[in-house]
Amino acid sequence: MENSVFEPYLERESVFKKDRDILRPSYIPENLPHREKQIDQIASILATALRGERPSNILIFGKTGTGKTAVIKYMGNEISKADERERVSFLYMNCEIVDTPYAILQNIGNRFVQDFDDRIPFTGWSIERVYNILREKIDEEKRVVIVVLDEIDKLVTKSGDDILYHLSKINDDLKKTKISLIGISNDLKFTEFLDPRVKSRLSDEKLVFPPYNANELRDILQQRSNLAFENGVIDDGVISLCAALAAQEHGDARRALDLLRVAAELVERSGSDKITEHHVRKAKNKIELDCVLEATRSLPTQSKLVLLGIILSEERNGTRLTTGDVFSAYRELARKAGVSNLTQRRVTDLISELDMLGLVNARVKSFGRGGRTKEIQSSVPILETKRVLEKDEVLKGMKNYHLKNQTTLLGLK
DNA sequence: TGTCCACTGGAAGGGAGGGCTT
DNA sequence: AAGCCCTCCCTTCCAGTGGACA
Repeated sequence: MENSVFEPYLERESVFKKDRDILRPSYIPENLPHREKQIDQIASILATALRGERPSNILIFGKTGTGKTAVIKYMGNEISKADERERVSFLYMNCEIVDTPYAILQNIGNRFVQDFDDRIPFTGWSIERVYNILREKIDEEKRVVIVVLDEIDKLVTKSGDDILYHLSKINDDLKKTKISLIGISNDLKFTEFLDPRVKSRLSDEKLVFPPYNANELRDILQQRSNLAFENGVIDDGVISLCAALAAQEHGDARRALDLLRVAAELVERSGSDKITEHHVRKAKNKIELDCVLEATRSLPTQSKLVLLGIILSEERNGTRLTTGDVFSAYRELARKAGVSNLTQRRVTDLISELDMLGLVNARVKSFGRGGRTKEIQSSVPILETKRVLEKDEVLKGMKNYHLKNQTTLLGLK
């Protein structure tokens, strides 16, 4: 073992005290600074559950990294601590992962199935059947069930509000048990897309989590870094810098913690023992690049072809592309790759998806007689993105490929 | 003022693929 | 095996449109 390749890394003293997970967004600390008010408010609503009554439904709004999920999970822990008679069930679900009506009902239902053989299969049944089993199982004992639907807006855009309609109405069908819903959303306007009945039932209580300011972020980082690091590992100013950078990004505490964690990991890898502002700046670049490249890597093949089409057209024509330009570039690439090519309608949707992921910018613009179309621009680092795209099995042959010549509407201007 | 371009983006529906039930 | 379910990805069809130009 003495010559193990891991040795220098194992022996090296870590800047982390024990657990680097403390700096991960999923870690729930014992207290959440600057969210006392929200916690108190939610506690006052949910206390009803401990008395065996149904609490009001709650809708929680706030941008990413404002502590919504952390607060709710914290409340879940607190409830199970206080719930001596075990009458309250707390279910947390992220609708980005559990993203279909079927999956949600199946998930809730299986929580109340004792026997493994009775479990609801992850597919195959009709929704109605899943709903009936769920209703039956959940009503076997008297209890209060709190169902948290995180990123509930994702659910509505994907599958509509039918499922929310049924869930919010389920109490009418229950005799012993009471269910209350907590919805968490990034998007303040998402209730506009809801059926008015669902909307009013869902939002008995509304809470908004404001973004953290730089001072608040500093407190959060200070608390976590005391837990995570040995004394004296952090240079003065590191925490303030992380806080300031994250405050610029609409007060995203997740971002602040990521900065600190990645900076620490960089330090650890380089073998030095002090985190400086320099490392934070390096961490910022690393995070941004990693984010983009990871999003690119995990794209389906057809989307990768569209993205590559955009990049290659830009190299040829400059940066102002229309849907038509992108589509013809895409078609050329798809043919070259030997992949079936999609219709323009579908490619439009893929472009919009790339726009939502932030990999490209697409704005609808009218060019008068030139027609009305999207103006598309990539917003990824060209070299690195190409390298990632070329790793895809199907896009392998696209290395150093240039599109055939072609004049375009905007390319001429 | 009206025309007309190059799309946009909604709606509906097909069909493949996961699976369960009988 | 046949018949059903749900979900995902995609096609087809099409009414609607912002604004430069005649």
